[in-house]
Formats: sequence, C-alpha cells, structure tokens
Amino acid sequence: MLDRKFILENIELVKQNCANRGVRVDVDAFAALEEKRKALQADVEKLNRDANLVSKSIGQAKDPAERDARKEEGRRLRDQTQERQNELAAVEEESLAIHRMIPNLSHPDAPIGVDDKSNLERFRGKTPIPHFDFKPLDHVELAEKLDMIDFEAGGRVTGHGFYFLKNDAVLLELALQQYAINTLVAEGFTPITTPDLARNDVLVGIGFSPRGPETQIYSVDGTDLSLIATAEITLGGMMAEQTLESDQLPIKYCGISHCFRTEAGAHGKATRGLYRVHQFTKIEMFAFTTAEESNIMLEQLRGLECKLFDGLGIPYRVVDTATGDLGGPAYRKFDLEAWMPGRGENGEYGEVTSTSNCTDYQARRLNIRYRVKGEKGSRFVHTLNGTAIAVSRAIIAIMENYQQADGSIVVPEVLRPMMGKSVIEAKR
RNA sequence: GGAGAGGUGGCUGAGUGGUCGAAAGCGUCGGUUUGCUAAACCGAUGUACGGGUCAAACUGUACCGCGGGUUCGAAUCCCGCCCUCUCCGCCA
Repeated sequence: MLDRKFILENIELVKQNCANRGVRVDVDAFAALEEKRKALQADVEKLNRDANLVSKSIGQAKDPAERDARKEEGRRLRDQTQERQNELAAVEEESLAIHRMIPNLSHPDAPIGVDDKSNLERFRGKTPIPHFDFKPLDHVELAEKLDMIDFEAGGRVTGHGFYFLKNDAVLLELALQQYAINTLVAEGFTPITTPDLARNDVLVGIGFSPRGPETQIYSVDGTDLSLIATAEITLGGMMAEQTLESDQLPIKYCGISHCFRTEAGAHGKATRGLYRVHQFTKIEMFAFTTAEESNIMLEQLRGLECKLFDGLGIPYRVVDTATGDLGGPAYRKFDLEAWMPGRGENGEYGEVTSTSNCTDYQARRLNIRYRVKGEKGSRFVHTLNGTAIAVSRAIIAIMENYQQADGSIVVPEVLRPMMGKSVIEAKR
C-alpha cells in the first residue's frame, strides 16, 4: 500500500501512475473518503476524551446520586461514540478497499506502457543462442526419449498441470537447488526452507488474493491457510510485525519451497509440458533493506540471476518490465527470459526469473519497520524478491539448449559435480 | 488429539475493576565524580495515528498476544482464536 498521506498530497501523480499501469482506481473517491474518515476519527477521539473524563470523575465522586448522574452521562457519551465508531468503520472499509487497489509508484526508468509489449530489453547473457544442425526437440519430446518426466501419471494422480520428475530430471532438480543455494550462500544469503502453506493474511500482505474467481491461490478448505505461490510469501511474512534496527539491514534470505498456482484463466495459452504447471520447486531470493538501499539491491539481485544463468550456460535476455505489467506491489521489475529452442516455431524466449523492488509497499501491509539510531520513530523497510531458480523452467532451458543430435543432453558444467555425470542419455 | 500452566515495555518481572502507559530491577542514553577504566550518584528513556510547530515544546486518542463482550470505567471479569511451555497419546 502507499502511504495515505502521500496519496492525498500527490493526487495527480498517483492518478498518472495508475494510468501508466493500466489500473482503474477512483483516487478522487479515495481522497473524499479520507477527508470523511479523518473528521469522524476526530469526533470519536473527542467523544472518547469526554467519556474518559467522566469515567475518571466517577471514581472520585462520593455522593451516590452524583455518581449515578455521571454514570448516565458516561453511558450517553459511550453510546454516541459507538455510533460514530460504526460510521467510521464503514468509511474506513470503503476507503481501504480503494486504497488496496492503488498500485505502488513506478521507477522513473521503468518503461511506460499498459502491457508486456512495452517491456524493454536491457541486457543479454554471455551465452550465445545455439545453432543446431538438426531439428531441435522440445523438452517434452526429449523427456519422453530420456524417461525424465511422466505427465500422464501426473494427470492421473493429481490432474492436468501436474507431473512426476523421474531419473535424471530428479538429479537435475536437486543439482539446481544445490547450485543456486551454494552460489547465494557465498553471496551472504541465509538459506531457508520455508513452509509451503501460509496464513491468508500473510498472502494478502505480500499482495496475493487467496479468494475470488481470479485467484492464483489454492486454499485449504476449513482453514485460513493457502498453498504458497512462491516463497516470497513466507520469506516476507517471516518479518511481519517486526521492527528491525537499521544496522541489521540488509537481510538477505534464499528460500526453497514448492510453489502452487491454479493458473486460473491461463488455459489456451502455451501450456505444453513443464512451462506452466500447478506445482514446482523454486529457490527464491528475498531482501529487506533500508529505503536508501533498495535500488542498489535490485541491481544486485538482477546481477545474481544473470550470474546463475551465465553459470549454467543458458542464453537469455533481461527485460525491464513495463509499468502496466508490474503488478500491484512492484516499483520496478526485471524479468530474465531464457532462450528455449523448442518453444514456438524456431525457439522463443520464455520467462525464467523475475526480480522486483517493492519498496515499502509490502512492508506497510505487513508492518515491517526499522529504526535508525538517533532518529525518532521508525520507517518501513523496503522489500525485494527475485527468483534464483524456478526448477521447472530451468529444466526446460537446460534440456532444450544442451540437447544433442542423438537426443542426449549434455549436463551444464557447474551441475556435473552434483549430478555425478556429464551427459544424460537414454538407457540402452 | 487430550490435560494443565502461561503470554505485561529492549529484557526480567509486579500488578485481579477506577488517578495504570503501567511498580521495581536490568539495559540504553545524557550528566556529575574520576588521570583512564570500573564503581557510585543524578536525570532521561515505549509505539502508532491525529492536532500543533519552520522544527520543537506541547497536546488528543489508541495500544498490556489477537478479536469480540460485560461495565460509566478492563492489563485486571467473560467468550472465541493464535502462540509458548509441561505431561499424556500418536507419529516421520
């Protein structure tokens, strides 16, 4: 959420930002409701004050008749307070509903545009796009030949969008996790394995909606829990309601979790194979920083994503996400799109990671603050997240880029120690 | 899952209906003393939101795990939930 006061003092800016992001919100209505809310708040406080004074005087009054009279007065004031409070609650709810819809501000350098067509390519990876002297297969065909993924059984056991990894795909998943974690620990990240479920209010704080027809989230019946869509939820939630010291920051976590997504409304799009699935394993980076440090941290996270994929020898490009494609919480976002030779007609880029600076937008909802020595009060931390490795999509990129004419797959050098082999080939 | 105990400020810990935003101690910060250190002594020391101010001072409301309820008045009484600890059961 944005700061209420900030919105009121910068209405035009906020409106323009909503327009840039393709978000339709009635900011004026919000401002009007806020005026009303403030007035009611002042009324309630005034009534409370009077009622408190009356209550205190009762304890001191000795004459029983006098006490009864004041009790009556107190009752009257409390009734009035209650009435105003109800009004206030109603206005607050209305105001909050709009407030929640207002997206974060956007970085001045983020390309302006209402959808991903305006995304701007910023970098390319070190690895050139491979040229095959044969018709490259896609990962589904390769997996079939090498007995690595069982989609059929996934459908039978759980449903469409689920799969079993088998044989070398399992080794690959484990190796990728190890590779990512090793790399990040060396960079000062604290490794974490997180719960795969979280309370709904944590999901909401991070910016997900557990309910509703559009939801990406599986919720567990009869509880207030949902399966997480990303470890961003649990890692961010770890610090909810905490006040940190500025010298503890930045805090850098890398979390391993499973991610669950309903992908509601995604039917009809390219859903073949592992690309869009309901469950996958992901190593996620998450950082809490001071307000001053978050832009630099975003660069660091982006740099680490590049390092990881350069290390894997996967060709990619980095895209600066357009305002309309940022989602609610992000101030700026970079997507890393890996080259996938089996995608589309002659290969296409497909998103494999994404890193965002959410500034204080999530922290305000989750109430994560920090104190600066010598400063009164506290500020909201800035939160950032970034994918290190989303295993399912990384597997696609590896299988398709490293495939050989004979249908085998060369193992990226950095994974060989963990895989214990340098080639994945069909069993004789 | 069952039984019991408990959740109070940065920490320890008092407080069972009124002047309690909350004793005391510790810690922290400032000062006095001191050649330095230590000790002693004096003083200050919660947060959020609002009013006020150039900024302060000052001031209002709320906050004793969370949410409701009773009452003129709740840290204190009642209900629900969450969490922690102990014991039992179950289990990887």
